[in-house]
Amino acid sequence: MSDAETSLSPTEWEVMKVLWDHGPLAARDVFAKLPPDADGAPARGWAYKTVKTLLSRLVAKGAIDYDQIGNSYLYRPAVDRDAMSRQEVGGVLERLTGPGAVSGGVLSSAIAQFLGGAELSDAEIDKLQAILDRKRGQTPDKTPRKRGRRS
Amino acid sequence: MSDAETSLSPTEWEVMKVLWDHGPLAARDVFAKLPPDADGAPARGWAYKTVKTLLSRLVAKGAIDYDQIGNSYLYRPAVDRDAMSRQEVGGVLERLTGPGAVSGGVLSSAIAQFLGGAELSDAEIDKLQAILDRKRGQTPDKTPRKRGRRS
DNA sequence: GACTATCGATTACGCATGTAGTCTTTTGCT
DNA sequence: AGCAAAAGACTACATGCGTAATCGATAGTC
Repeated sequence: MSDAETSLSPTEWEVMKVLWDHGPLAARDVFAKLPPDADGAPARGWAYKTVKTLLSRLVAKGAIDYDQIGNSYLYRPAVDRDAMSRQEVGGVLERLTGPGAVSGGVLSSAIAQFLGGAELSDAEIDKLQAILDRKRGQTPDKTPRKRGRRS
Repeated sequence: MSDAETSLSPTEWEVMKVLWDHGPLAARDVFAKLPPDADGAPARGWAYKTVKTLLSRLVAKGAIDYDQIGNSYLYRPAVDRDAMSRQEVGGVLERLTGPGAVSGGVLSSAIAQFLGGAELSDAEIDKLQAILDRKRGQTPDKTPRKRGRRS
């Protein structure tokens, strides 16, 4: 179980974030909680109907679920946010490199960009550095190119 | 110049990678260099025509350029791979968090996944750790949530 | 009890994408 | 010179996505 197949579009992510952040909500409230867009328009600038459509599609693809309350629905996430994030990130990884994890150079500059744009607490930084430490030394030797530094 | 607007679809990335990796190529050769897909089918399982279409679309969106050699074209990348990667990564970042770089927890677990899947040289690791070090201490206090660990 | 504000369901529609096929021209071979 | 092979151009078509509007049922209001 657990559709490993679900994938979210950018707009769908927007809706999911609202549901993940603020528990179960009715369509109205999802709409209300949507952040303003760049131009300051509320609800990302979408019409209420648009949100309804997105909610329906999310139900259809199994990303959210609902309980009927009276005549309306109370929507709640049906997929794990972390799992979705991992999948998303994994997807980019694959697009950028290839089916088998490739070239550091290309990747690390992307990751650097990633890190630069992120707001991280010291604790998070610790965690990430620990991961990096663990990777250190496992240098892939498959690219005997311009080594120079080492040991 | 330099369309900051170009964005590549997954299949388009596949073609771009071939062009970035092996210099200018004719359609035939791009086709030939495409990696086999999961099922072992060559050229990612695409028909040659499909590759032609992708090349045309890439030319149309300015991602590649070509020189005419006799009756055929020699295609070459017209956009920077790193820039594309950064854009791609930036996009995920935004989808996962929000327009303004948000919550560490969600983000860092995604980044962790990113790092876990990457093959990095020690030099790259150094670079990334340096970036992290620089971020350390600039802890955003906006999330006075469940702190608990630390000094 | 009648009318209106909502709700969810269904339909719409243009653009992007994945995946090709057909058409026309060019060119290389014989 | 003639013809088949190959190249690029144009066309095709289903699906997904962004962005809604319309439609029929319901429920709350006066």
